[in-house]
Amino acid sequence: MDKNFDPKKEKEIYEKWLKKGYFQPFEYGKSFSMVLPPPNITGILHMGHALNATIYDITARFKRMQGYSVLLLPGSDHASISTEAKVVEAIKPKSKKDIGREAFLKRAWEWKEEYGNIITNQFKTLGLSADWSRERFTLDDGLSELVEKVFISFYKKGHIYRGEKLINWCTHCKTTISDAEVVHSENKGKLWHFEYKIKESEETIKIATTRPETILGDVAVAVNPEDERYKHLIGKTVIIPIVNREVKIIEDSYVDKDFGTGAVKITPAHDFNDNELAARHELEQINIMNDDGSINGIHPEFENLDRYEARVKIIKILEELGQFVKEEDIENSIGTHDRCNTVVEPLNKLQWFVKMDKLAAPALDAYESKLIEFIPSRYGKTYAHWLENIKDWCISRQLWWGHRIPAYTCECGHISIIASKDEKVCEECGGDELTQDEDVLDTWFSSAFWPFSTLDFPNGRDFFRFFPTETLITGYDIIFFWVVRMVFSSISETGKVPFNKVIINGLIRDEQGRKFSKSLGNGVDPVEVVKEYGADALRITLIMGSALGSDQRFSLSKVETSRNFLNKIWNAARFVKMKEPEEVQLKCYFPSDRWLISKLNKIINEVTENMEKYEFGLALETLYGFIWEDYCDYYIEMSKITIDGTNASLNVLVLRDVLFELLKLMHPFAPFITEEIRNSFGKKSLVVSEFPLFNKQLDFLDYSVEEKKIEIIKVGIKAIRNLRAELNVPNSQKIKLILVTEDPEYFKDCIQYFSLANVKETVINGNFNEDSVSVRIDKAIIYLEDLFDKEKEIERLRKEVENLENEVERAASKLSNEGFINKAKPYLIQEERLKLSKYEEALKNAKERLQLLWH
RNA sequence: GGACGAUUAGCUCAGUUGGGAGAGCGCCUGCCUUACAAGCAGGAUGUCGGGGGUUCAAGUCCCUCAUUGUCCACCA
Repeated sequence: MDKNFDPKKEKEIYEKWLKKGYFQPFEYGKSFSMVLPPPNITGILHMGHALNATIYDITARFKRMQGYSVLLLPGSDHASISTEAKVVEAIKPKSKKDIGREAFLKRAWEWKEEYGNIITNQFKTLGLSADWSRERFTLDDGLSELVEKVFISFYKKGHIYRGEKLINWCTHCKTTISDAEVVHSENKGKLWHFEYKIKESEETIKIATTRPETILGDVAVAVNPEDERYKHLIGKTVIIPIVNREVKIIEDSYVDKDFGTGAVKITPAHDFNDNELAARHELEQINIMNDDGSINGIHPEFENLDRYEARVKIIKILEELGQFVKEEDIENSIGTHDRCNTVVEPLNKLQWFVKMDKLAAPALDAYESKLIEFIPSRYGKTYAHWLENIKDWCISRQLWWGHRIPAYTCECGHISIIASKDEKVCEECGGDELTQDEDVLDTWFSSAFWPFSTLDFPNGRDFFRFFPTETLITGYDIIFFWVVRMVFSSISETGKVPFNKVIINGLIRDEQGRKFSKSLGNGVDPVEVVKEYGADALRITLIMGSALGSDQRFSLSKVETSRNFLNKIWNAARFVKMKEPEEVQLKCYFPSDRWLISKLNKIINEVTENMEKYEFGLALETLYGFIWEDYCDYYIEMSKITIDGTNASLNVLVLRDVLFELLKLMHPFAPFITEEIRNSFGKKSLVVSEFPLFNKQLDFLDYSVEEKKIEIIKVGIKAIRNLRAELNVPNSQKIKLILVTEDPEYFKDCIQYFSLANVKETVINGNFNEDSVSVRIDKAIIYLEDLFDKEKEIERLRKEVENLENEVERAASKLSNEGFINKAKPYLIQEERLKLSKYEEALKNAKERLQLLWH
């Protein structure tokens, strides 16, 4: 074995796994399935993906080793709007319209072939044990067919309708977007106050607005009915400036008296609130805007003028008219498109919608009846809250790349919903002159079926075997986009929830706690990290020391820590390899062996329990401590002593077997290095090995006695080392120990281990010099025969006495507390009593010795 | 405006039913000890954000305040 593990080997190892087909589920057995969130084909791997994939893979490998037939299904998403934007960019200077739909889609597929696999391949470098033979793409024939089927099914069930409503429009992407795609952010804006004239009156009414350009579309002015200032004006007619439209002053409790002037201009075609208010008052709607955000022909002076230029112009005109009052600074929230950051414009459009009320109810029930569990549980509230307030989902997009809506308009005007493979005839008149709807569906519409579309619902074998899936792992930012929609779609179509558990992973931030972002340029490329430190190091970095669902900071120094840990394991293996014995059947252990085996057994239990709860961070921390401190720093060092004895080969067996168990425990976290080590011992792959099992019976044997004993010895070793450092005794100077105890048998077989503290000889209950420095451990006092320093010893004893007195006092007061005696659990009281007597004994001894040394 | 987090060693963070505060990094001291200097040994540092409460017992449960973050929301 080389001195260090070379991460370059990871690729080779991964390919071997693929070749062996290890990532495909077993033919039989209890199944455990998960679908991976399909990344956008436009995406490249970022740390968030890496974290998510790591959690998935740890789960999959763990379950596979437990004997489940594990399916981890990968795939990618066509990412309608993102991909379309890339292709639009690529065909420039030509436009979509220039080349036409067919040619455009051809280009898009070419783009997908060229770039679509980048992210998939990046997932492989992380060691993801996904079944690539089942890889899917949301625009694959089978999946596309299902999208149509579900659309038709939804339509028939009344979940889908077409209607003209105010929707979010992106003037840059020239398409509708859903509420979930609009990000609201606080913004410094202006609030302009204008004066509107009242017809046949000298009076005016002042209104305030952040969007003066929408004056062109005003259809009313609203005031609060309780507002004394305006009560007398209700019902009067005002004249909208510039357009000189005559509209009424109306009352509505929606209006906030204390905001602005207390009077609001109403523009129902360009504002959601105004729209609702207008509906209540049956006001007309006046559209003033083109699809690109410019003003339409509503007023010749503004035609084709951009909305922001129009705003400036209108303010200027009103100033000239003397109807401008003032402008003030204001904090308000504006909505932008999450993909392009363009300010979203509410516009009236004829679109397709998913009606949410009937779909949302069972999805909410599933959560409330605990069919779906969120981990951490607080995210369940986020899910429920969204469902409780959900609005209809606008699913049509004015794009070409995606699933085209299977709606066909006949010459007779009737719209038929027909799957593309079926014969296209109008359901109403039987005519065959049908035109298909130009729009495609929201990407998330097809993603919503991912857990069953990928398993060939409704008749596929995989569907029966692997649906519902077990666990979904995702970031909290995507609960609305994806989790909610998968649940209601799945319940509607399959009658089942798509998964039982939703694990929410946190965000990865930079060293200063900022989000990774392109504009900050603070991103760290996981692929680069993998290249330099290896996938294992990255995986461990992302898992260790972080709690589920909470954000974490990423830094290369953390990766180094992980790499060092892996290196530690590697080198421990090198040591084992060096000592590797002939096969020996007989089992006869030293105390250190029993200690290690007993402790390992407990660790197996602890790790397994935490892994079952998806508490991978805790499981890994347990392993880290056990491997580094117990196995390497103590056991290996102890084995160097025992291996020199007569039963060397027996001892090595434990050394090696425990390593093998540790490799298995570590394999889900660090699959490559563990596999490589195991390989070098000529053993079969860890991927198909069994995860270590907790052995309950060990508890009944005397292993725990040995475990306790070595722990006592460890305390002694540490104390001796400490004293040596304090007294400046160089390592080269070996010392002799006298161990004074009432139970010589107990210590007989383990005094050899004191050589870890550079002790050359230990004698039990021999004569010792009263001036020797001493160390107290459980059941014994150790005198360091060759070290005399009366002053230091007295000083040390004084400290000890002081400490012990405190301990005795603490324990005694606790035990004299009636409440404690009456209410604490019995074993705790027992423990406390034991401690007290131990401390009292030790205190007595220390005092006696102090007395002795004074003379 | 609402909801949900966070506040623990200099830094990054663990801490799973309440029962004597932990790790990694950094820092100081001494070691090239034949698996590992990506290492070994030793050491220092905490009013667990403030205040109140429940309890025999609170980092852990409840209330409140402060600072901070995220998400949701129709204030023009």
